[in-house]
Amino acid sequence: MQSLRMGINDKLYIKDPESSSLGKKIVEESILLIDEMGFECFTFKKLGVRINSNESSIYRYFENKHKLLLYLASWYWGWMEYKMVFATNGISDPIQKLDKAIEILTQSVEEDNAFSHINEVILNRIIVNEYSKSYLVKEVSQENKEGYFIIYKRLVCRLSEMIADVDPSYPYPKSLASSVLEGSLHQYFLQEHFPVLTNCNTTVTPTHFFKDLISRTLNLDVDD
Amino acid sequence: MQSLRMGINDKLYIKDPESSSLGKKIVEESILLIDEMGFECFTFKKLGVRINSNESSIYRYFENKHKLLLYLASWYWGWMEYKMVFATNGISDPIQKLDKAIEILTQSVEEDNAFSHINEVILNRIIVNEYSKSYLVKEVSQENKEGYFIIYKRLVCRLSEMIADVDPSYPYPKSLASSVLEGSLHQYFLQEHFPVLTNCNTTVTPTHFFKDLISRTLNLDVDD
DNA sequence: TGATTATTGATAGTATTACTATTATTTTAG
DNA sequence: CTAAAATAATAGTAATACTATCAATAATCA
Repeated sequence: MQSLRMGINDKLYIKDPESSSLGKKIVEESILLIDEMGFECFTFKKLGVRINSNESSIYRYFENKHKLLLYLASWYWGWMEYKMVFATNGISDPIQKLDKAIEILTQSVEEDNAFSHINEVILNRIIVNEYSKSYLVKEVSQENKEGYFIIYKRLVCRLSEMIADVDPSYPYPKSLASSVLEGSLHQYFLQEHFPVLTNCNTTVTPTHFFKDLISRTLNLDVDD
Repeated sequence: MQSLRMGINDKLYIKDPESSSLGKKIVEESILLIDEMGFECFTFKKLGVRINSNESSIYRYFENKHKLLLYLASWYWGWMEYKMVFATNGISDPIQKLDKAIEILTQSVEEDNAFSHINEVILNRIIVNEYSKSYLVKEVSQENKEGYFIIYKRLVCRLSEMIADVDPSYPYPKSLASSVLEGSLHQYFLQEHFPVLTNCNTTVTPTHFFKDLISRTLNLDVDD
């Protein structure tokens, strides 16, 4: 259940970071360092100092920090997809299935001990704060063609299908699905930095908001 | 109806760009150049070459390109706020008022000849592609305290109030308002770069999606 | 074990970025 | 017409984002 199982595009790295302990350390500590200083300030040189390794060694794993971010994002969304598929697998009722999917995708992240070198809680924070930067670039269409975003796209499409299964007549399943995923990150960001722009807080979570939104939008009368 | 009327925070610039022709040129051409090369590649040096002026002269107007982006964003949201307030001013029915507001805020942007040196269509593209980068930074809380985001926050709050006016019992007016504004930018982005993740296209617009979403969420039975 | 190969580290170097400082020149306003 | 303000030109610095080369280790397998 490593990068291959996740299906991370192998053009995102030069040498698979899962293939060595240095590689894993790069991934592990880059997550901490990006979280600490923000993606703009983060450099391979600083990461090298942090892990007592050399800048040039890190460049042998990743072309640049942008590719590293894409790699981390793919890992994150692959992990989310896995969790969602796992949790919804046995559910036959489309409404309950969708409800569970929304829950998994919007709830706050807890640590998963299956991946020792990746701190999922901190990685989630990075995704909230930095994910948009991975696609809001001039080269996005080319990078999309290269397949750098397949995992995320597949996840949105899965959610979109679940929405369509609940209400085949609803005309915007894809837009609703992409809004939930993107909007969930945004609500967490607002909760942290612009509390005046959200109703979410420690008791009312983004999950409540989005479950309610889906329920109203698809005219379900399920209370959670 | 210039920067002062917009209420752009004067800490965003060193010298008001509206106060001179060089300043206006900086704003005018920075919009074009950021659109052409993306915010990452954009530099004051390149802008200087473009406008046949000097890098150091540009630094006398803006501390750095981040502040310039915040300035452009404030201008944009101030302009949107003005359009929204103007368009909804005479409407007494809360449902129609909200409907009109959503329309203004989510529809595709057309040129406004009132501001000769600002191309609103291109500025809108910049907002779609770059706005997130203005707040997804480590310093966001400090910058928020400095008031760099007031215009945007005021706009979200206005929308939130309109939502609450329509349905005072709806528990998430702020989250819904912020979702519409942020989500609208996102849907336009997807339409352009990830069409598989949205139902929006040239005939079905984000406005349709969001009007429908609001209508379902607040249980209105108004057809547009 | 010892030799080969792969990996990592150390050092150096380049072009660009993101500025700051200084001085010269031009424009504008009184 | 002069003084002051604005702009331009030039230079310089530290950091970034790399690339290249070579030395030192570590892993491997004959």
